[in-house]
Amino acid sequence: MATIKDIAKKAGVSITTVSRALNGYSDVNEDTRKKIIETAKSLNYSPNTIARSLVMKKSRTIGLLISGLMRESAKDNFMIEVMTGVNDFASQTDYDIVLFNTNSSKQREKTYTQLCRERKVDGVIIQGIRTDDPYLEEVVEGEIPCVLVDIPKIGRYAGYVSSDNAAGSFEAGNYLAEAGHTNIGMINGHEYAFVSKERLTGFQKAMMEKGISFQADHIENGDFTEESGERAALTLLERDPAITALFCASDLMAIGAMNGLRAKGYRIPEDISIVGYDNILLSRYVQPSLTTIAQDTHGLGYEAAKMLVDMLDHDGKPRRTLVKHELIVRNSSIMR
Amino acid sequence: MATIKDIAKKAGVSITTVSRALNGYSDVNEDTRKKIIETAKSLNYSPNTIARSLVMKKSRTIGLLISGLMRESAKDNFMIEVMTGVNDFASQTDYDIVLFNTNSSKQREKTYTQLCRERKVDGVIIQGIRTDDPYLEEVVEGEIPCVLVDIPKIGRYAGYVSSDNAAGSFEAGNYLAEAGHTNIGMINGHEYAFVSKERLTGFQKAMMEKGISFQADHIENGDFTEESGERAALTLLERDPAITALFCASDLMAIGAMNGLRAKGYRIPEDISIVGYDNILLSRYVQPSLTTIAQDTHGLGYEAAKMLVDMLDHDGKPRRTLVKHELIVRNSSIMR
DNA sequence: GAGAATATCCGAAACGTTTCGGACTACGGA
DNA sequence: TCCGTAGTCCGAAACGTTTCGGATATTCTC
Repeated sequence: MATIKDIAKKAGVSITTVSRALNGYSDVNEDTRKKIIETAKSLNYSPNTIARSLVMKKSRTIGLLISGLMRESAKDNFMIEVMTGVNDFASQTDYDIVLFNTNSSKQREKTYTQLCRERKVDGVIIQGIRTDDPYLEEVVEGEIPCVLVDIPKIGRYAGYVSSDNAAGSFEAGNYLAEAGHTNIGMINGHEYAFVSKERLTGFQKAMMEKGISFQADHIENGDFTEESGERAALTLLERDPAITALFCASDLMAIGAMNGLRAKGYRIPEDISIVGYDNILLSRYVQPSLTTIAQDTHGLGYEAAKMLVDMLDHDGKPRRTLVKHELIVRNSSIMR
Repeated sequence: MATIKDIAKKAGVSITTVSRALNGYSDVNEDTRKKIIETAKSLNYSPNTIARSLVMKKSRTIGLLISGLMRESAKDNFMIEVMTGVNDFASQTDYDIVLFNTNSSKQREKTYTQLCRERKVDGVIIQGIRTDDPYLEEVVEGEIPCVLVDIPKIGRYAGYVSSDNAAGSFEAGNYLAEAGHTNIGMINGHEYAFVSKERLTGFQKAMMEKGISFQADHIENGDFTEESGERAALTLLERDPAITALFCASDLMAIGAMNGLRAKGYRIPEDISIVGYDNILLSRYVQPSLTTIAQDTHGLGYEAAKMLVDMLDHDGKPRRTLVKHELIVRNSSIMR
């Protein structure tokens, strides 16, 4: 592997000059620069980024910390789309992305900041972390530039991007109310997700404004999976068989709910209207197709990467970025 | 950031000793080792992998080169599942994964090997590259340990993993023939994918063995997208309206075909049976659910990572690994 | 008690860059 | 003639590790 030294020797100049020539500095004669570039090519030289990182203290990589990037998660396009968003922006820059493995037990000995510092990423994008994660504070308070996806926390070096979950849920609630539903249940995510809280308050607000009674016994928590959605739907309808609509904090749970209810003989949307959240790929293909709140998932990742690079390259301040959301009415919900 | 030097100074030993203590060498007294480890902790030390990589000439990272990891590709779970497979294996090791950005025009100036050498990955997993990619040979012939997904080429440092596409297609053909179909069309992928060739020959073989005539005019090429599947299906049925079954080289094309045909008034499966390939997530949810050849996509990535790490850590030889495949009969196909 | 083996430690080089500070030449102006 | 300046170039240190070869002190063997 040819190094800068080899070039220097072959071209008959010093190491310094080679470095400066290759990096476009002005104090090197154009002729020598030409010669250097040519010999570099002839030696099939490519720079050693590791050596460069060591002295520059910059690795030009950003870490992508996706907790739960596992086999099962392929169903949920959410994190995949976030990832492609990150990748799409990163490919416009010269940052590379390194995937952190966080699921293994081995990693749990190390805090996130340790992970980042060891791998010497310049910054990190974090997605899917739970609010009860012991290391969340550490990374928000820490010194490593970081942007969180769907976790509304801002620190000295930490910004976040999310959609307006409260507003989205508000729209969902509004829509159901205006469709004539007056007895509505909600299947929320677990309490350790920030989005759960926001989606609940947004929905509650809509109910209140529409003068619809909405009590705690009409809320059931799942964990964002299909099965939990099914379970929650059944307990809700057992508790109050007069429910005519269900708002679910994730599409996957909504799909689970649909399956569970249909198995019990309920017709959707005739008996029960279902509204989901996320607009995952499946929601369009499932039967009946799912009414849902779409968020710009790709944008989530894209904006996260953008903010991070801005912090890294232009000394940008960490901030809050919201991506747009939108109610998509399909066939799982109906006027009453 | 505390370095090994700081530890050495504080603990009153040499740099060498600190290094050897931390790395578990035997020629350091247990007491001093304890002291060193303690001071390391007290200084909140974490090793600088970059410096280590520089001297060891190993970065403990593997590159993941997925051409076309973009927004659109989220629909096709294929590469996502491959990726989680890679990630799942990697998380058992201490290798990290770096994602290479290959879609941008900027990158195209650089060959894959240049990319790899610059980023100093120890090895690379390549997926989704086309057979007409000018750099394919370079990487197969090259010196960088590499394993290809779904590209049957072996080199000095290059192995591959795929499923037996010919056998899978053979089964598909066999199944359709035994279901009583005698006039069958095929929608293949574009000619620049290895799998296309294999799937065609496997299917042809089945047709021949069953004594079914299968001519070139019953084959139409798409490019693995939904739209191309739709287009291909329509031309095939225009050309020969007596066709009763379609074998598609990808689920996405199969889904496109179903939509296109249904729009033209064909009933599926009553009028036309459809068989896909890949068993992507959607195939289970689409209506009617899709009969397809499942490959162990997750296994593809998992085995690729396994082979690569074996080559890297245990001097394993590059080889060929096949993952299993399986015919999954659902509701898009029917006995005649 | 001498020599050998063992246990424990350390100095210094090396990995491939970047960059600070200075050095040398040639040339113009006073 | 001398000085200042611009244009080019280079030596050497620095980044944070690992590791080779050796040094010293201690223990063992006969």
